[in-house]
Amino acid sequence: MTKAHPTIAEVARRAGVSPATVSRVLNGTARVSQEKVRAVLQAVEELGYAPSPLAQGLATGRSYAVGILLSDFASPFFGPILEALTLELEATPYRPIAVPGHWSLVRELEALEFLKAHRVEALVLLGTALDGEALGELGIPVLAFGQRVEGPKAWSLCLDNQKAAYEATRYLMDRGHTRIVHVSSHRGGMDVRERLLGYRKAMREAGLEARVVYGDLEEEGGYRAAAEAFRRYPDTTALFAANDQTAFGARLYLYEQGLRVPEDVSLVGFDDIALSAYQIPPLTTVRQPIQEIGIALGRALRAVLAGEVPTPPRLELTLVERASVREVGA
Amino acid sequence: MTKAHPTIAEVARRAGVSPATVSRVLNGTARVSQEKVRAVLQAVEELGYAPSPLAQGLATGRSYAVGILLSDFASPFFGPILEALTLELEATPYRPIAVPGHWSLVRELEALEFLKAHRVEALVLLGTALDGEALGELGIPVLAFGQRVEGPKAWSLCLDNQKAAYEATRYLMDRGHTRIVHVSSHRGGMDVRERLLGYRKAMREAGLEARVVYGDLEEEGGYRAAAEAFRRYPDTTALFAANDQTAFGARLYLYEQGLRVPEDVSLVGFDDIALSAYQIPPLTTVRQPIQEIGIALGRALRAVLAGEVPTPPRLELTLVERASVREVGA
DNA sequence: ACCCCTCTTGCAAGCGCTTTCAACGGATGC
DNA sequence: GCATCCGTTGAAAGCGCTTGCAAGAGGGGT
Repeated sequence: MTKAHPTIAEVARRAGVSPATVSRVLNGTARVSQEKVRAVLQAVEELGYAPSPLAQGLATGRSYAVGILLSDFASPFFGPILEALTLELEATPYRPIAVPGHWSLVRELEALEFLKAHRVEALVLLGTALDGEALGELGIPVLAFGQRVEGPKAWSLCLDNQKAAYEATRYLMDRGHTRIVHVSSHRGGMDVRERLLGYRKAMREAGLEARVVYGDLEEEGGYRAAAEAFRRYPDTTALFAANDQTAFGARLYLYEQGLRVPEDVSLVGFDDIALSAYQIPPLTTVRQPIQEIGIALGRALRAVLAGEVPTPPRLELTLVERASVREVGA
Repeated sequence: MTKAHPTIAEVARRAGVSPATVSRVLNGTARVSQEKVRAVLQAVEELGYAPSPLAQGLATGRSYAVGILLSDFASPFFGPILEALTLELEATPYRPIAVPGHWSLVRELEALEFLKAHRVEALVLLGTALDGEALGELGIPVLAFGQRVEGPKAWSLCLDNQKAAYEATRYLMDRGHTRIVHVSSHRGGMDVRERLLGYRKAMREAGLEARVVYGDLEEEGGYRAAAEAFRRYPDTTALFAANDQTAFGARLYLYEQGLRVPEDVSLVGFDDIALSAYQIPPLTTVRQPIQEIGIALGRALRAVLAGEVPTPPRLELTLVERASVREVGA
């Protein structure tokens, strides 16, 4: 029965050396004779010793922790990004500590305090509502996706949502659709607003009426928004949703109304979350390269922590054509 | 411009008291005169002081951290459980520190080491492959969902998967189905195996042939498993999937084969993840009360940490009837 | 035989906090 | 007026670790 948490002193005693030597062996911070190295390693092994990150952090002033603040663990979009990001961090000495803001600004601020207290060395923001205000005096690098952050140590991974939304709208128009509703949301960050802008631009250029309804970026809101869309614009032939979850909700509404997709109504989403390819019919949507985003964030994090300036990855939003859009009678 | 991280000593100096007094004020561990309290509070405010959890942890020997080991941040099943769990912990002094095992045993063991090193005061296992072996000497309470853990400080939240699977199978049989395939998986824990058992039992009792194929608990595997199912058993009229993601994958296969759900093939899932209600047709599935599970785990955690024995919550697996099953010709 | 270097090692301070213990001041009781 | 007691407070030790510094041990050169 080994003791729960042996200390460096016990290891030292057992190996017949000083704690300093143990530390040096474990961290490789100085030359130590062969025999002592062996003795220390053996003692470590026998005792099942693991240094306390708390004590190490205190002594070195470094935490090797990076904070990841995200909206919600349950999100099918941010969840996978987080997964890819943590995987990417695996091979580094840095450990992610992920905290959800639960879609609430005060919670996000609390979470921020928490991370600050834990002396994270960098911060990653995934779709939070935090802005420069709260982040100003942080003094650590801040990376963000899906929102813009500013400051000397800030770096945002921004894809061109407006362009992608513009193209998605054009895609529908090119297939003969003119009565296109966009399901946007007041929730969410800049990216959602940019999608709305892209949609508006495409409609304006084509001389078409912009028809916008609002959901909450989740299925339920998509359902309600679709209902509203058809109440206000009964002749609608296509729905362009600000994200896939919204599209799923809308899809259900259409199903319940006996409207077929794509025969009666075409549907385009945004994000291409894992399940979109498995919808019936498979959802045509703007693909955000989720895994690549996570990886890019991980790489950027490493670069930033190494004092470098991350090179912006070349990531594109691309429309993936599946089966939820049809050409309307010419 | 405030300093990044003022220490208790600076607060003390500014307030004209000793560090000990600051500590006492902040923790309420002893009586302190009104005026000093005020002075301390003001200094704290002005400096933006926040105690370092590292130092506190070192000094008190407590971390107030609980480890949550889960398979995957991207999981639409465990993600929401984690979300509910962290939300439930919000009001407590305890902070969750969630680490993914990425479906790999070695990673899970690494993650376990990490949590151990961080001196978590309790551990929650969400669908990991860890067993008593690795957990034996931990010395802290271990809670689990979806797997059984043993030991004096262990507590598992287990729902009766076998019974639920039995009933789901019966549900199909009651609607005239006799050629029912179960899509199980070698991946995953005890709960998946119990579902298989429940299915087998129902089939055996009815004198029907057990038809089992295997996926990976994700969509892709469900797709492939469905293909295999129809290759081996072309006359199948119903699919019972070990989880919803598997059902989604199978659903896509059916769609591509021109098999209608539920007209040609009935489909039943397991879990009732958020998106199941939004499938086309809405998926009939065995509901795991995801949110309640998260909450129950949170409560149990609090109980365990308070030295009590958690009362097992009354949680049931219930079949939710939606639209993916039909009655076959009598 | 002596001196100087280099390599290895231990000592001790210090990271930021808590907590025990003792001391202090004033109020009380005689 | 003196002993006593209580409530407040600060000094100091200690949590487990790292690291600058200096000492000791050899080894080689002269």
